[in-house]
Formats: sequence, structure tokens, C-alpha cells
Amino acid sequence: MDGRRARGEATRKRLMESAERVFAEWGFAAARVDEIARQAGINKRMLYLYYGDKEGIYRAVVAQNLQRLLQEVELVATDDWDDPVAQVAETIRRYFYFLVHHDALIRLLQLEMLNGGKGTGMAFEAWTSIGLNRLDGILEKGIKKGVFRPDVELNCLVMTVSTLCLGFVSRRPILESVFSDTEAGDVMENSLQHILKMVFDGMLMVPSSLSKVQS
Amino acid sequence: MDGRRARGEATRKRLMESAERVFAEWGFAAARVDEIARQAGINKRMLYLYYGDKEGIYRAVVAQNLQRLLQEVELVATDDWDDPVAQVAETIRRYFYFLVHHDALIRLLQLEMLNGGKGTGMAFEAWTSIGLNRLDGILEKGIKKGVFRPDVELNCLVMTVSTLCLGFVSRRPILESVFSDTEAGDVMENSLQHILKMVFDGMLMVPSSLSKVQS
Amino acid sequence: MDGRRARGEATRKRLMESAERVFAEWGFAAARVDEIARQAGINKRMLYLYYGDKEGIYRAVVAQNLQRLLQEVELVATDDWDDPVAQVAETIRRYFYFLVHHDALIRLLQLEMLNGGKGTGMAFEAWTSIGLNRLDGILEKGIKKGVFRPDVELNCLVMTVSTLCLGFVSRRPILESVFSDTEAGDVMENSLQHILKMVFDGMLMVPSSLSKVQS
Amino acid sequence: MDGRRARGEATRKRLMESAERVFAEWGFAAARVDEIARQAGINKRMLYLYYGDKEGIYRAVVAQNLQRLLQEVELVATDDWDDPVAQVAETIRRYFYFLVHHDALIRLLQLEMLNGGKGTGMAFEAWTSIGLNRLDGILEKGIKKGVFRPDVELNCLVMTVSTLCLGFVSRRPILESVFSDTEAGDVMENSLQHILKMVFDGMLMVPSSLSKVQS
DNA sequence: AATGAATGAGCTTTCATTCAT
DNA sequence: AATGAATGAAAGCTCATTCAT
Repeated sequence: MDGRRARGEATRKRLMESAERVFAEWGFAAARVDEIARQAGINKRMLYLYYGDKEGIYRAVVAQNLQRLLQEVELVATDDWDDPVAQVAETIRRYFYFLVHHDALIRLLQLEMLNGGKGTGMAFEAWTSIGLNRLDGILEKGIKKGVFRPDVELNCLVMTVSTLCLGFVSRRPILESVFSDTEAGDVMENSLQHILKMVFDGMLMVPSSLSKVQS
Repeated sequence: MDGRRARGEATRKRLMESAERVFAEWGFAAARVDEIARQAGINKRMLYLYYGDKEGIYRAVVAQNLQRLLQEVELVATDDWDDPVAQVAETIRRYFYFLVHHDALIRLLQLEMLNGGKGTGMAFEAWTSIGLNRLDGILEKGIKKGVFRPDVELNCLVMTVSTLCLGFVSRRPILESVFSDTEAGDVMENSLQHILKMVFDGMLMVPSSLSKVQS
Repeated sequence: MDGRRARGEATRKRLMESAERVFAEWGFAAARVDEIARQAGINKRMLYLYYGDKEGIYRAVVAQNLQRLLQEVELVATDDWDDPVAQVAETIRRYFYFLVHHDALIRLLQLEMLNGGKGTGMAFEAWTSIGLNRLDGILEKGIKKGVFRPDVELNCLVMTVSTLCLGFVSRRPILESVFSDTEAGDVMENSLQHILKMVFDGMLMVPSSLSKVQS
Repeated sequence: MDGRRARGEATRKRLMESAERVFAEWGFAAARVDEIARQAGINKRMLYLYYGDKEGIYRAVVAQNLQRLLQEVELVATDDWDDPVAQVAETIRRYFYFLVHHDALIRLLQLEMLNGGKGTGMAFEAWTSIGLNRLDGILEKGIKKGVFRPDVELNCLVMTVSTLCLGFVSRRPILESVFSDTEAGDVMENSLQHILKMVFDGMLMVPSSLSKVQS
């Protein structure tokens, strides 16, 4: 019967979504299996049927989210643009807004990073820059074209970008309370502009100065 | 005789130190009260006598560490130097190395930040920039002296510095595995130099270019 | 199939019965949750599933017993008899023997009364006369018929009846040791007769003198 | 040194008073040794020095209170009055008001009675009528004089008196809420009058009818 | 005589997990 | 495929009691 299988898949999915929320809110240790099942409206037993145990569904959630992150940014990175600056900016923008739109995921991955992947045995060493891994090629091309400074330390730059993006997104509440009065416009967009300026002023031959970098 | 009171204080202290380790390693939820007492070599009951409950000692640990962070950087910030660049650099250096030397604290505070202070009710909104709060004055002075660009967005800069320092320090394992072969010298010192360059190239009237910024 | 639900209800019930015994024997504070579960032959966890916590099952036990007390005496009170004396006697008899047959309940409610409902927040102010609340109507009717003295203080009388019944029942061990030799017949029945005589001699127009008051 | 001994006695006394309050409020099981020491302003260790353990001080408190009760009523009972009615009334009055003025004691003894002396091993079987034990003689004298009915069941009467007194005193809160509006005068005095009327109407040759029985 | 510090046993409660239908 | 009932291990916490000064 396909109806059965379909229903089973729906159950799997609801459990995953619920688990993502709960793990993101509480972290692995403080998350409650009962709460995951309750929010999913699914019997707790099914969780064990599909995912083995608490850690099993946790791994599944983390893996799926990393997968999504990867796919999202891959789209741009594979293209071949003429303007390296625009392409770098667009890559960062994509990365940044993906994080913005998946704050639960961010919390989850940050918690997991702090946890050193201890609970899962997964290698998270490089996840913070996943999605930026194609920057290398774009940067090199830009250096050849004489747009970027040749002494740009690629690894450091990637690290800097990922750190800044993640940092600003996860500090969103703080930023909003700080800038709510003084700044017009969206806080996140302003943050992105700040990051881009930060990055470009440090890597361009000529200061990017003031004009907003559009996608 | 004060021997008894002194012993009591010693017990308090050993509990705190033990709790700091355990909370930093496991996070609040996964930390075990028994383990804290065991590592301290102290009867569990004393923890409840001195700190009320698990959350009580957790709060105490967090508060004490924030205090330490504050004091450490305060030292420089109050001084009045002639050279704003050197003073900014020294402030960042202090902040950075404090984080380096207190990685347990870092994990602890990051976990707490991700937790939004939920478990403790404390206001952590601004802790990431504690210790950098005197930067404002130094920067303004530098702007007046014509050393820094007048369009420097102070708040953003502070946020950037704290984010980068915290990010690089907490990604130390990743950095070490990435740079172990290619770079000479200490990874953390290199990271600090990178951060300083990043920051100064974005704020100075004339690019800081290449020379290392010493304290 | 309803087998599972039925089993669940059975578990609930066994926990209640066990809790009634244990609370009655030890009082709230000294009662042990482990003992309740053990006597019920039920896993301790279920108690928390069904009743929340120790106080939860305690409240449930107390509430249920008050309910029973109410129902038991209600039966008579609603009827409309010709003979007020007989009806009052029957009401008291029912009340008295309900107490006799539920000595665990008595201990429980007396403990709770002494506790002032502190542990439960329930209003116990009037429970001692629950089951006698219909006496008012019967007495008034009796006064109109000229059987009872018109100066009978209804509230005091109800209080007296409940106090005497409760007192004699809960002093049963003492009474038995005192009267075992001298009196023939059941100690409790004798006590009831004494109470009835006490009450009627104080309220009747003509002394009830000697004949036993039958139901 | 006598100063030392005197101070020791003072400590003992303060511990006893504190223990009386705490045991009366919470009962044996729920009472906390720490609370007793705290209220006494005395170090907990002294309690163990003077009374051995928790049960030790509990026994001491109960014993002392029973002693007091006995002494209080003894005063009247030993006298030889002409008027048996007045003497009975006075005995009951003394007993009643002693209970009124020692409500902590009442709670304590009632709790202990419900506890069956389990925790202490003391024989409490007859304590409810302690202080009324001389009624026998007075009643017999009254019967001889033709004032009391010869069929008065002495034991039952004593039991009735003690039960009613104890019951009304310990239900004082209920009584006050019930009678606060309707009755003038002190609730306790009214209760006593009710009890006396109750008792005398059941034992006198001629109904005591209406006039208040004064001491 | 008096006390602050310390303790181990045992309490209530929680949790991830499995059984039986 | 799905579920309500059940469980054992272990967690946080409390208590009466004793040690050392």
C-alpha cells in the first residue's frame, strides 16, 4: 500500500521538523524527547522506530541542515561571472541571508560546534565555512584580474567572512536593541553592508568607499 | 580562630572552580552536580548550602567570569595614551588574549549567550563587548587627532572586534589544523595580527599595510 | 481495544488505594512515595504521570474521600420522613458508621484538618460537618412539629454532633480498652447510643430517657 | 562556674520553646531540626547535646506539655466544694480555657494522638482526659446528693466532655467564621456555655435550662 | 558551653527507552 | 503504521546527624 508509506514519510518529516525546533531551542542535552513527539503530534514510539534513539534523530537533523546550507550557496558558486567583486558580494550575501532565514539552524549548529561534535561523532570542523568553499576560486580569479590585492590571505578571509556573518546573525537581538533608534532600514541589511565594506576595504586595490554593494 | 571560616571559603572556591570546568565542558543541562562535587572533592551538600541549587552555582560561575573579563581589559582602557592606534591595538590584544587564556570561560559564555540567558535570567545582551566598552572614547580621540576616519561606525566596529576575537579563539582547533603546515609562528598570534589588520585597514586614514602591531 | 485504557485506569486506582493507606498511616510529610508505589505494585513513574507529584496524589486522595463522605450521607438526607427524631437519628447513625468503616479516611482528614489544608490549599473549613448539612432542614421541620425545642442552636448542634462522632470514632482504641470488661455489646454501637442520648436529651421537649433509638 | 550552668539552662529552655512552636506547626515528620535551632537562635549542635536527637526533644516537648495540662486542672480538682454543679462547671471551664490558651499544645497533642504515639513510644491512650480524672469523685458526690442522675455513665461523660472541649477549641477558626455575624460576645465563651448546657441537660435531675453558668 | 563546616543516606522527581496491543 | 502504558537508572535535592575547633 502506498498510502501507508506516504503516511510514514509524513510522520518522519513532522518528527524532523519538530526535533529541529526543539533541539535548536534547548540544545541536545536539555531537549526532551517527549516534547519533540508532542510538538510533532506523533507518538513517541515512532521516533525510536525511525531514528533509533535521541542521538539518532539529532544527527539526522544536523546532517540535513548542513546539507541545506551547502545546496543553497552552491547555486551561485558554480556560476561563472565576469565581475569578481559582484560574485564575491553575491556569495557572501547568499550565505548571510541563508543564515538569517534559518536562525534555528544557526543556533543548532553553533551549539553543536561548541559541543565539538562530541555527542554525534560528526566532523564539524569546517562547517562554519561550508558554502564559502568556492570563494577560493573566485578570489584567485580576482587577483589575476588585478581587482584584489595579491597578499590577501585566502583562508583567513574565508574564516573572517564566515565568522562575521555568523556573529552578526546570531547577535541579531543585540543589534536590534542597539540600532533600533539611530539607523534607518533593516538591521540585518545594514549589518551585511558593514561586513562587505569591512571585507572589501581590506582586499580591494582601491577602497570600495561608500556605494552600497547590490546583488 | 579563623581556620574554620577559611576552610569554608576554600570549599566555596573549590566548588566554583570545579563547577566552571564542568559547566564549560558539558553546558548547563548536561552538567552533573555529582560530577562538580566529585571533582571538587567536596560533599555535594555543601554546594546546596553555599549556592542554593544547580542554577545558583551556575549563575555564580557566569557572573564571576564576566567580572574577571571586565577587570582584565579595564586596566588598559583607563589609561591615557598618546598614540590612539597603539591604545586600540593594545585593548584588542588584551581582550583577545584574555579569551585565549580562558577558553573554558569562552565556551561557557557562548553557551549562555546561545541560551539567551534563559536559564539564568541574566542580561547577557552586551557581554560580548564587555571589556571593549572604553573603545568608544579612544576612537573618538583618534578621530579628532585625524588618525581614524570620521565615518567609522563605532558600534559596528566594536561588534566586529568582539565577534572576530571570539570567533577566532573559539575556532582555534580548526585554525590549527588548517595553518599548521603553511604558517610559521603561533596560530593565535597570527590570528590577532589578521584581526588587527582587518580592523585598521578599515578605519585608518592611511592603510596600516604590513608592519606588525606590537603592544 | 480498550484493554490498555482499562489497565491504565486500574493502575490509577491501585495507586490511589495505596496512597490512601500510606498517607493515612504516616501523614503527608512522613509518607514515602516509594512505599506508595511498592504497595500498589506499580512503577513509581506512573504516579508522577497520573498525579503530577506527591502533593497531587495527596489532594486526589483527600478530595475523593470527601466526595465519598458526602455521597454516603446524602442518601438519607434527601428523603422526607414523617418522624423527625428518627430521621435525625438515622442521619447521625449513617454519619457515625461511615466514619467507623473508614478509619483510614478519618485519620487522613483529621491530619489534614490539623494541617489547616496548608499543604493542599483546599478549603477544609467545613468538612467536619459535611454530610450533616441537611440536618438544618430536618431540625426546622421538627421544631415546627413541636418535637424539638425551639431554642436549639442549629449550628452548635451540628458542630456538636460531628465533633462527638469524630471524637468517639477516633478514640476507639481508648474506648475499647476502657469498656472491654464492663460493657456488653459493641463499643461503637454503645458510643453511638450515648451520642444520640446526649443530643436528644438536649433538644427534645421530653427527655428521650432510656429506650434505644433504632434506625 | 554558675554562670555557665545558668546559660546552659537558658539554652535548653529556648530550644524547648522553639521546638514546641515548630512541632506544633508542622508535626513531627515535617518539622525541621534546622528550623528549631534557627528560631531558638541556638546552634544546632546544642540540641543534640541536650536532647540526643530529634525524637528526644520531641518527647521532652510532649511530656512537658502533658505535665502542664495535668498541673493546671489539678488545682481545682483537689479542692472540696459544696456545690457539685459549680465544681463540675469550674473543672470543665478550667480544662476548656487551658486548651484555649495553649492551642499550640493542642495541635501537638492531637497530632501525637493521631500518630498513636508511634514516633515516641509513649502511652497517650488517656491523655485526652487528663485533667478530668478527678471528675469521677465529684460526680459520685453529686449523685449521692441527688443533684445528678444516677444513671450517668461516668466514663462516657468524661470522654464526652474532653471530646467536646478539644473539638470546639481546635475548630475555633471554623466557629469564628460561622458565628462572627450572628452572635455577640466571645466565640469561645459561647462555645463553653454550649458545652456546659449540653452536658448538664444530660445529667441533671432538673434541666439547667437557661441561666449562664458562672465560675 | 558553643559553633561553623561537613557528611551519607535517602528523598522526590525526571528521563530516555521499551512493552504489548 | 501506530499507540498508551510501563519501566529502571539516575538526576537534583534534603535531612538528621557528627566533626573539629
